[in-house]
Amino acid sequence: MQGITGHELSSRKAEYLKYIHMQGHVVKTTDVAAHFSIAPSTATKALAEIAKAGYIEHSPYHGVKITPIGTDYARFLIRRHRIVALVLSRYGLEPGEACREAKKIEQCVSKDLTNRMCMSLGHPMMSVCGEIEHDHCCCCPSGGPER
Amino acid sequence: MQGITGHELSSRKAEYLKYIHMQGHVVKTTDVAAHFSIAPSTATKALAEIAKAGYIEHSPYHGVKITPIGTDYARFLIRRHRIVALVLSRYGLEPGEACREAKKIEQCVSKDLTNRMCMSLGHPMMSVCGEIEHDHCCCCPSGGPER
DNA sequence: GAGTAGGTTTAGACTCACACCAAATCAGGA
DNA sequence: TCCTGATTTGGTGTGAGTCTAAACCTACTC
Repeated sequence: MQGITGHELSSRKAEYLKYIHMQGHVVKTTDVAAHFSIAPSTATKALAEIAKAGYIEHSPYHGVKITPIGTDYARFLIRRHRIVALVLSRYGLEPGEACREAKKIEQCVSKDLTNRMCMSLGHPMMSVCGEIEHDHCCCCPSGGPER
Repeated sequence: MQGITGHELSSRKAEYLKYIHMQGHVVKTTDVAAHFSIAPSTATKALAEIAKAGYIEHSPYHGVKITPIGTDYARFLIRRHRIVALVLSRYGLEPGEACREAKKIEQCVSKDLTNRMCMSLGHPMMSVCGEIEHDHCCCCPSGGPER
């Protein structure tokens, strides 16, 4: 997780990885295709590329499983999303809006900036769309918010 | 300016338009090419597309001139940049950093979100990288901050 | 155990944005 | 008028994402 910049995967692939992570089990090509309304062949290709990057393991015809590295990355993606959403909510956006707008912006936010905002916010535990986990947060190497 | 969403031009073309606006006079293809370190032919093509969208007027072999619509749009782009930078500066980023990070993020920020942040910040007159103009700000239809 | 239905992958192609090079074209000064 | 340098045109390439059609595999049924 130390090496993450936040730009390893394109925003689209990051979405796919987040989805796989959140399923918590082996995910089929069809699941991804259905969830994102894309053709199965498109999903296959994207999954192959994410696998090549090491974030998932792909057993042809049987689905994909997230790797430890993929899990770390997905957790970062989710943490980034929630921090960005939290920031937006401080500018008058309702939780739903903040979450939606965060989806559009987060892909441009580096890990470094995420950590800066996180720190400035005092390592909040809660965002507008879920909990924020800090256990693998590089700004809190000891396994939790510094505080 | 009412119709602006903030996504009319790709981020690259928006940069070109901003540059043209800031020059304040007729700009040559070569100027754009040199400033952005691209081939003149690339600049010609981009300029032709921006012209087709109505933001500049292109006199072949003589350069481009920004239109009133282009001016409105460029002013919005600059205002958006400065508001995003100002927001970032509130999370511990130095002016220079805030400005650099804003460059990466601003393209994903809609006009609507820009206005929300602007309003929430109390229509600030100053950002970390220049003044913020509100005279054509749609949240201040009367020609200036409501206040 | 063979056949088959349906999920999955492969192969080829398209679009869009951006970029380049080479060749053709134009404008303005000598 | 001619020529040089700026500009445009035309053709290509890359990368990301998408699709269709065809090939392929798995697992279930009989």
